Amino acid sequence: MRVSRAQAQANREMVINVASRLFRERGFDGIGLKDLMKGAGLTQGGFYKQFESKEDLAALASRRAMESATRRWSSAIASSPDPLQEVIDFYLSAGHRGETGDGCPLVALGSDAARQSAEVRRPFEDGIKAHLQVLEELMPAGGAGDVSSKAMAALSLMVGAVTLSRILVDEKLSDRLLEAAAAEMKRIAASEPAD
Amino acid sequence: MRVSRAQAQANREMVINVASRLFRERGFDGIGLKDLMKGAGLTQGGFYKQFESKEDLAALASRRAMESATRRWSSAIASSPDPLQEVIDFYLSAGHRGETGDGCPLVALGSDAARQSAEVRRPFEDGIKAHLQVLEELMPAGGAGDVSSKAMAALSLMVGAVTLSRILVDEKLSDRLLEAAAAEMKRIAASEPAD
DNA sequence: ATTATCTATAGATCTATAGATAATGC
DNA sequence: ATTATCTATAGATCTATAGATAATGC
Repeated sequence: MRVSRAQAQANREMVINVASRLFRERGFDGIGLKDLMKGAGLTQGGFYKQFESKEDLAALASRRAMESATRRWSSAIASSPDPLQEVIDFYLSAGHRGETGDGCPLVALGSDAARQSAEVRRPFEDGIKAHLQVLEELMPAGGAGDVSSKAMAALSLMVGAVTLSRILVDEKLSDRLLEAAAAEMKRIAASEPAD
Repeated sequence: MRVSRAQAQANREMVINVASRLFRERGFDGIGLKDLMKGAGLTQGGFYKQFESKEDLAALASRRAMESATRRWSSAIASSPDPLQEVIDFYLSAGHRGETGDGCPLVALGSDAARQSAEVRRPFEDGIKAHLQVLEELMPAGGAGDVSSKAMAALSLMVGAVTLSRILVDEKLSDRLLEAAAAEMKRIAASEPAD
């Protein structure tokens, strides 16, 4: 029954990874410890030897999800000649809209996160700050408004757009909303009216 | 024990109103039927004579919450010489950020709603469409982009901004984010860079 | 000997149903 | 007689804990 320390550590990491996906898919209250542990091939009883509480896991899984999302942004930017367009293309896409378990945690858990304790909200906050830093680098200095404000507006726009696009049953409207947000993103970055 | 038909109808409405608040405060999975009924001064047992299921109540309460939010927008607009500013002032405010139970359902339940069945998502969709119509009237025709796209971007921006502002533990950053979104709203409406 | 994970369980809560109660409405 | 609401309960699930088991690590 007992496994090596290395395996135990790997199991712990596995549980956090599984949780970061399942919490995004079903919400913090939508999945129980039994299913979270089962997702990692373990049973419920071992949970409290690895984690203090479900809330503790929620905080760890949220941090991991946000860090993964930030890495995704960074790598999208590093690999493209038009970094802003790259971010817009993957974030405001039908693919991301459908990808609830692996997509942006701010979209998958935004309203859930707002109801959590500071312990769980902090990882989201750190992730938001990291996202804003990435966005600031994509915003041209000078022009209208400071880059910090532009980044905050841009992140709000993108998170809001994908959230709304996931709620909509009307797929055409959902598509149009993502397109409208993409167009607006370019306007924010360009600091001038489109067309 | 039995009450008049009029009273029974009033009780039903009361449960829906209570639910529209409590779901927003705690999420669909964060409150049980017992507490929902208790909030209306009733007991759990009567629930299924009034509603088909918890999901049925979720749909009804979501519709009521969205309709109430739409009315709030309409009345803010009707009563002001600068309607857009009025919407920005109440929506992107610290007051609205703190008002989870009575504030915008798209913010309070956005990520929860995205995980619900079409039955529950539809009321949100109808509310989104109503909000977009109101916003379209506030967007000047001509200029950059069509009013429909501008309204979609504006709603996404506002919903995203208040959602993020509620997650943030850092209140100063939360305030600045709301301000940045307000500034961006004016740019969208004006169709030209600020400053 | 230590300990990672297991089975088992406590005690609370969840949605939903059954049947009793008592007031309405015919 | 009908019916809105009540108490009570079924059966499932939730978080958390207790103690057994068996493999690791000294």
